[in-house]
Amino acid sequence: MAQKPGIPKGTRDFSPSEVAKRNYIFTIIKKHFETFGFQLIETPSFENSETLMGKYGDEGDRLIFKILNSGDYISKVDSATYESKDSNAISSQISEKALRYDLTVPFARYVVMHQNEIDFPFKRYQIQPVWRADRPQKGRFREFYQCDADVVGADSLLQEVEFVQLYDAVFTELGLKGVNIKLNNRKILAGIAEIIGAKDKLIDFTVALDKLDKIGEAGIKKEMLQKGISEEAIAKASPLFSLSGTNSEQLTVLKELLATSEDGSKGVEELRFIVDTIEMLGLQSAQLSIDVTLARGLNYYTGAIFEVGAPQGVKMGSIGGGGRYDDLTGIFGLKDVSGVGISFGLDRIYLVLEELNLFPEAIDRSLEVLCLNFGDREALAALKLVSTLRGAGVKADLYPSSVKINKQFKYANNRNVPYVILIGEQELSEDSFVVKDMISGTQETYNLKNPEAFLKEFESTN
RNA sequence: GUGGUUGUAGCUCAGCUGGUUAGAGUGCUUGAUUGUGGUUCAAGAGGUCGCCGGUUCGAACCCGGUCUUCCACCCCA
Repeated sequence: MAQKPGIPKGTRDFSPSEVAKRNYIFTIIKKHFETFGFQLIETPSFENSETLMGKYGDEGDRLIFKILNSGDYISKVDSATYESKDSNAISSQISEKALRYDLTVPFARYVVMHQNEIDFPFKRYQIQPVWRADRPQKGRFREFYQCDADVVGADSLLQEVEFVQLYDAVFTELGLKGVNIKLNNRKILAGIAEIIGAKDKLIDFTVALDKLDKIGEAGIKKEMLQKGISEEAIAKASPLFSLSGTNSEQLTVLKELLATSEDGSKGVEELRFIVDTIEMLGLQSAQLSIDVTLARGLNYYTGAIFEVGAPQGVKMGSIGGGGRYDDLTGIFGLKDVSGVGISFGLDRIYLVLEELNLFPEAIDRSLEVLCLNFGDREALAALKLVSTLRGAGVKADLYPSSVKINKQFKYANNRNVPYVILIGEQELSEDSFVVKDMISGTQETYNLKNPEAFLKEFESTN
């Protein structure tokens, strides 16, 4: 019995035109990564569980795909654990490998393992799929690609500045105007928590604060109260809830608010440096804005936090994110190596470009010239011409069988082929070929002995 | 992981309160056109109504389960 074909939830097949569009994005990202001096590495699709577990918080652990051990794994579980029906306890005994959840933690592991062969500062980029056992939604998959660029071994804030420029360069070339690069600093969040006397509630406080634009001021106050943050503390923090104005104005307010916090003041200084430097250098199409409610990746970011939002009017979560993590390699035993990096969410960028119709028209032009097949003798001459065209780098093909011309034309039309070449009995006897421009509908005759004439014409219009 | 939502022709979707033979547009095939596509006209093919079970004389429609889609949480690219 034939089984019904299907693919797992949250995964996708990519057909030719989708792959072409995805490659278009990859190529642009890659190009800019390389012009910024990043080197490509790859890491395994799965890691030892202990490398991944505990690095993304409890929530993250839940979303890690675990790989079952080989062999008769269940017999090796001790009876007490087996009887306990405790999923976590059992899974640690029947699974010791897991699919990669992001590219940053494997990179940290890589740096520690290869520390003796790396020249620091090390700028690497990596474009590979990652897996999350999440419940899918629009722009949210269980298998998706991340495009990461990170620098390790450089404390300078100039790195942060560079990453803002990198975001700007990529999105500008993609034609995605007006992306908003949001910038925050973990030290500012820590400083605020310190000032309001809720240092121990930093995570709860920032997670709530992060939802400001979603549930509003009243909503986050309520959530903070529920998490055990005092009303007094919330009142102290309230200037943040309505923080507005230019980056510079916001920094002035923050500086005052955080004057008595060493951490907080440092964060303000760092932000000011980045903002001022970018101001002097200028951006092509993106805008950089401070957003104190930004609180992503708190489990490891220690300094700058980046997030890129889709342009206004596009309903999509963030299309990129990143930040500085001073001690990520620390957990693998390498102290005092600072890292900072950003990530592009390829799959989401794809959806945004698609929605805004920003892919170049000719992107899925997989064939530029199609020779029609009029029969054995004609096809032979056509194949000779096709070889010449291919030699000149033209994507050319000969229709494989001499079916009705009508059908062959229809095929060319569906494949979006801009030029169709006809070599029939008459052309063959005259040693010529006819080129039909499928867009204008006009036809022109060339000599078979001089295909360069057509090539010249072709080059000039493409 | 929690709550909801969706699934009917290759694709986009109609389908009344449960009632005979499940429709449209588009695409496909054939012909008008045996050497000219994208427009037009005519004819034709194409369906386990997601899957499994239940209720009923009778189920695309009601009920349960399951898978899938999308949405809100959680979290995140």
